[in-house]
Amino acid sequence: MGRPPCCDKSNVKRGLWTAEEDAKILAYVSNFGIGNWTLVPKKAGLNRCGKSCRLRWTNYLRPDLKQDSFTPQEEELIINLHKAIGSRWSLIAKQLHGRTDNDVKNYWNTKLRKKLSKMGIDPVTHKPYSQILSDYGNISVLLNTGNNYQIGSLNKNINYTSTPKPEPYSVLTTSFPNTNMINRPLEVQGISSNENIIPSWNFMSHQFQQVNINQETIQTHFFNEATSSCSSSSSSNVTQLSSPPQSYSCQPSQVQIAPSPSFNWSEFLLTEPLPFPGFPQQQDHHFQGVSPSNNPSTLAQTPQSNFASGNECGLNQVGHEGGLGKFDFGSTIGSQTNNRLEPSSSVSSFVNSILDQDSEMQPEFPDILDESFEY
DNA sequence: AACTGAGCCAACCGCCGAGAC
DNA sequence: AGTCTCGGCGGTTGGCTCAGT
Repeated sequence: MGRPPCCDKSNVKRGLWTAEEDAKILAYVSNFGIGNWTLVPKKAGLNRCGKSCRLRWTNYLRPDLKQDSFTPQEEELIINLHKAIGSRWSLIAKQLHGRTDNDVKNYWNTKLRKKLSKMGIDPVTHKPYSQILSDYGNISVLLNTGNNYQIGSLNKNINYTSTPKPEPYSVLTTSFPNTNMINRPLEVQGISSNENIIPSWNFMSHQFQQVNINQETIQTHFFNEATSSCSSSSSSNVTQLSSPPQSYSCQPSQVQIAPSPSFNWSEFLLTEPLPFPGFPQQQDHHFQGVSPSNNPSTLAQTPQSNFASGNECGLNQVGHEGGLGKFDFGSTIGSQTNNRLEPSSSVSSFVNSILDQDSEMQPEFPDILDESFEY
């Protein structure tokens, strides 16, 4: 049985809201608060669908909404979060005080996606196009030669014993503060290459361990995220994250991971510092769940602090200041004073490093990199 | 001035999970 | 267990604005 419509659409007004209608919603909410939205049209004297009233309130009339344009810091946060969790706009929006999921989604679709594309970054995978091309070449090599091969000329010291895993590594790989790290031997990165796993996977394992997040849980859900995002970007992904199946198998020969049944992205994002170098420590009420005092720093002598020291791309993680997840954009973005930051250069510098890498790759893949691509 | 296309964003659509019954 | 209602979510669309011709 299909779900009946929430209202008689033929008899309700649609389209843009008038100031008068807005006033009615505001008056209703101020008198009765937020409750059963299906009753709102009737009680407020509106000829609108209750769902439409709710959307109007949440996306436009809510008093805590920001009306000004997105800041560079918000941009960077959106990019990082999209990199990590994909198009979970509501979760991303929860990290941006005063922004709605609709705001974030629109901003991504109209600005950030194009911006990344122009910078040579695939907005879906967050990989440089050149890396996608090289990965594509590597996959072709794999298909032709079987397992245990070497990745072209860029990853000469990395042996792969399984087929490349999909998305989370691209997602997580982009968390490297410097794309050069991706292509360096694991030993150089301070990570043992004895483990036969994808380097970035290995790297993220270290990261998550260091930030006291249940590693198994995170890996599972990143992995789950990846498998779902590879096939579809449907909204059911959230469900999968919240209620994962009992086991996974990326490839028939690969390890199965038993997921934690209680993982919740929202809780994770709201209560744990994000494992991104450069993730900002909000200075107001956004990150009340992340308290420097209740999270003794475990970052000071960690691989990622090594990354921070060698960071050239601007996604620095610095300024631990005794607190877990205490990141400071100010040192990389510019002069941060109080809550207001100077315009960011970190994204562009990150991209610049990628473009530099492309230049280095140019002699190796002249035919490929000279081509332009449309996505 | 008129037309066109791109950019933008508010609003809608349809699906889903949770919870009440 | 099945049905229904509600709110939440991500994807998509309609229409407005504006720059270019």
